[in-house]
Amino acid sequence: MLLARLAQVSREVAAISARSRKTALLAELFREAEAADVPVVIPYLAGRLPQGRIGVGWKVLARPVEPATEPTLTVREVDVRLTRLAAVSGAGSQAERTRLVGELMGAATADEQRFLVGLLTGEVRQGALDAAAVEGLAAATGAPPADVRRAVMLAGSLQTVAEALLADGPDALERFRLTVGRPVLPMLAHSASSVAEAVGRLGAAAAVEEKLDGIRVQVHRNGDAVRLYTRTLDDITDRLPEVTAAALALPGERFILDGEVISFDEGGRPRSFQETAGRVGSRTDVATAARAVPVSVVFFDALCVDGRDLLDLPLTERHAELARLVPEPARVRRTLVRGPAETGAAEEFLAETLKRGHEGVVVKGLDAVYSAGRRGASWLKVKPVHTLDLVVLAAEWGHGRRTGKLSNLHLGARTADGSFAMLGKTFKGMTDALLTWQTGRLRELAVEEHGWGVTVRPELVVEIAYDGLQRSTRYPAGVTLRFARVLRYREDKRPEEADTVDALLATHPEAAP
DNA sequence: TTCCGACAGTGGGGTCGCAAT
DNA sequence: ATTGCGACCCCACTATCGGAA
Repeated sequence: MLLARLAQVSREVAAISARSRKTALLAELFREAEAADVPVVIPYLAGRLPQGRIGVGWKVLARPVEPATEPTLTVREVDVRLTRLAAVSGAGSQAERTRLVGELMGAATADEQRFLVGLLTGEVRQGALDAAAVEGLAAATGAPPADVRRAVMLAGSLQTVAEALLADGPDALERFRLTVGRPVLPMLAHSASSVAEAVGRLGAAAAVEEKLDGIRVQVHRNGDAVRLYTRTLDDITDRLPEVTAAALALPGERFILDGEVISFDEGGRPRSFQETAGRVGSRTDVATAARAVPVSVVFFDALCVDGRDLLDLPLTERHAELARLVPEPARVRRTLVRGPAETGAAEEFLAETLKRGHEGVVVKGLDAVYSAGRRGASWLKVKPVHTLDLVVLAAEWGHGRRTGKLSNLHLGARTADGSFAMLGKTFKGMTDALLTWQTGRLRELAVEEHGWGVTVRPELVVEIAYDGLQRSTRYPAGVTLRFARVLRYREDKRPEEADTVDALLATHPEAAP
């Protein structure tokens, strides 16, 4: 199959909005593909490379290459070239990668170049990724979509399921069962603005669990063999010997547990997310990193115990299995509420959790099964939200559906001398109407136009929600906002009334530089 | 030889609009 | 009405390469 055909379908998929039509177009393409093309065509149309990221980013792709006039590249040839690219390493590798990318782009037509750039940067922007590819695959093979989705979650890989399905038909799906040693996409949580809202939305008995601000980890143990996986199923076993040891110390031989890796200081208080994440990210000298920032694992769910698949059991039963296996300190603290009438107890638990230095709570329906790979409606996280009145210093032009709109705002707080110190940026929380309004307003205030956007007179006050402060080497105050988003503009406020850096630092003494 | 800047890839994420249910 | 998905982009951190000191 020619790459040109994929590029064409991707363009068509992007141009229509009906999801059913997107699925139909993908299904048609999957049916056309020869067996040998499938391991490439499926991931490409889901917007990812079979090789994963291969060390090619915007910088290398920014060099313009004269496109070919006729499409000649086949998807398999592209795959071979990218495999070769992924293998390049060591001295001179950057130049070699650039050369190989240039060669590939030179063999591609303009349309194919656009598709390849999207694929290599992970930004295909066709409004259809994994979920659409799963639906398309189901439609192409006649397998029930729900079964295909489940197999993908259990295999942790769309590609594997696609190959089996196209080779052996719908019966192949039965092969994908929960297996110790093979990672499963983890269940994720939605947000709620308060404990009362969360408990109310569940409307039934719920567990309220502490939410630790660390790195999600899935722990597999089969006898003496332990493997650790991240949220995206990367194998991080070698980086976390403490977690492996903890798993081996448990009184079970074959299990899969879900938990959080986090570092506690000598006093038992959680270290900042930055410290934990830095430790988990350290690969080259694990022993030194482990001495400086030792980590613990705290479990909150059991997917498999004694080789028994627990995914379809209610949380109550999974937790009973977890409690049987994992002693108290290595299990998240939790409390139970029987329903909305007991919201008070949940609020009290949240307050205690925050006092211990944790991030918030997750409220979970006790009857809910483990929805692997989904953002289940039965897990609701609740974190305290802070707000600030900040001043817009500049704004950047948006992309995609925000093309032509000033989107990403540069946010400043007042300093002692009356100037403004930038604290970070945000593009979140804006409706289309707000984008339109702020584009007009900011152009009125513009003092300088740049390729990337405009700088403005610091006059417009905006109310910003954020989750906390992080240390920063990038911004002048030495801190930046975590997860900043727009709540509303405060045209009733003058910039002199905006919040100050000093007040902000006083509110978060633990993050102050 | 050592240092440092640039780039890539990882982790953490909230909110909106739209299609489908 | 509600749910699921994709798009919109942020932050810090580590690893690596390649050129400067």
